Amino acid sequence: MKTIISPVKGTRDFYPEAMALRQWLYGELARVSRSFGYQEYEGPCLESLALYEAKSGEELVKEQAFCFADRGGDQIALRPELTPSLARMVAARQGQLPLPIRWWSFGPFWRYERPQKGRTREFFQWNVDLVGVESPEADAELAAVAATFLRNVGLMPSQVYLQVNNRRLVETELARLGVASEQRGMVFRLIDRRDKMRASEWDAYAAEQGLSASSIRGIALLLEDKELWKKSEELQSFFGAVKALGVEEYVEYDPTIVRGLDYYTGTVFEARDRDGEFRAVLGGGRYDNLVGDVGGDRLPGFGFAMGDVVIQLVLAKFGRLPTPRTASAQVLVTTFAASELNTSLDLARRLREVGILVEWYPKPDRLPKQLKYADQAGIRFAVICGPDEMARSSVSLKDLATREQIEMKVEDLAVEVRRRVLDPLMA
RNA sequence: GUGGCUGUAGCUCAAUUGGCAGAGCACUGGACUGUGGAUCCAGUCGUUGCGGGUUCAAGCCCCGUCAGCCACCCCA
Repeated sequence: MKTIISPVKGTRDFYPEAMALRQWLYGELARVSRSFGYQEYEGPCLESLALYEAKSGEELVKEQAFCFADRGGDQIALRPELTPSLARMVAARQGQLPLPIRWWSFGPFWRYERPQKGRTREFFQWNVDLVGVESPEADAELAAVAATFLRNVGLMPSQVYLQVNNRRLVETELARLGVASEQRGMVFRLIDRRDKMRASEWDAYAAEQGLSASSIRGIALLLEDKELWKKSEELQSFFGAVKALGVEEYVEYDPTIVRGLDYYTGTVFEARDRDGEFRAVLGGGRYDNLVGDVGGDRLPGFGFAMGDVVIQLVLAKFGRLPTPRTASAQVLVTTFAASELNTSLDLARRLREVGILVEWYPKPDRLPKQLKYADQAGIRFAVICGPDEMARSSVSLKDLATREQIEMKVEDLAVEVRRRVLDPLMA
């Protein structure tokens, strides 16, 4: 066996079928984003490593960033997330950009992690951010964008839903339990692990972290209190807005959701499948200070991101992955003889001139083989021009789906094909 | 970074205690010389991921290495 250079670990090849699926996903994201008035933007895939040192967590930069020195010796990173680029772009035009900013994006990101189910080193991510508004209703809009997407792609609330919490609420409750403020980060991580451990293990682990038995008991109670949100005016307003936005069946309070990232300050959410089979489908939250760390004035915002990998796993599980048509063309122009190659090229040109997608069969194989190729390529129509047709200055058009074949003058071909291709019953 | 499982034809997988590397699908050709998805027949396809070791003999056992998958960590 020949040795094929293997692809870079954690990357995926997008063969045409996979590419069609990615394009379908892109179309769905674009549709829902635009319907809420968000504008598409894009940042560079290369950024200086310093940008992430300013904005992102230690772990993300030191452990997960793909970075290298360029020829001039500057430290460059392949972007592991978009938010710092957004912050930079907003800061550079602060004062010029009318607020609020509603921007969305879908592009590639890289993280140097061990690939496994639902996680690759190169992935595509949908980012949606609302900057310059600080209100529970703004938070709810982002939840609605996410939920509407889930609904649009056919995922039911019984299958996938948003879990919501508020960090300010959690902090208040922790303070009431006597947890010191410098322990909060550790406790957030602890909360994050609650459902990954057995209760006894979790208790022991919590004690190891230096929490008192009464604090641990208090935290455990917090995590089971599904009514806790009523203590938060923010969350009360949030859920009211969610209802007005018509997505309440997708959105639930969940006291165990805190999110790992340090910069979240208020409401946070993530979407998961109800069975808990997969990792989070999407996640996001409110940040108080988007651009401060990159040199701008304080600007609050809310953003979430969704990777393309987990959502595809979830869609596949629930039978909601479409099978997009991957036909290379609408018409195949067959080639009868080596001496008639230009006849085929001329027919193909005539069809392209009226907007038909045309593929040309490049050599005079036996006709069955050419028709079989059209079949496999998903091409519905075949144009055939052999000696019989040529003697009459005509061509034959065969519909592979109905097996119907008609002969017509060469001049009439383009119009006839166009009529059939445009016919909705033919689609 | 830590641990587990798996690498055999283009694809999916067989191969008994170590004993001649096989099948289905796909592909190519033919039956059928200008009419496709069916059927039948025939044919091509391998340094068993790579390197070393044990053995008369290794796809199988041992060591290393690479790759893939899964879990931990973290996160989309």
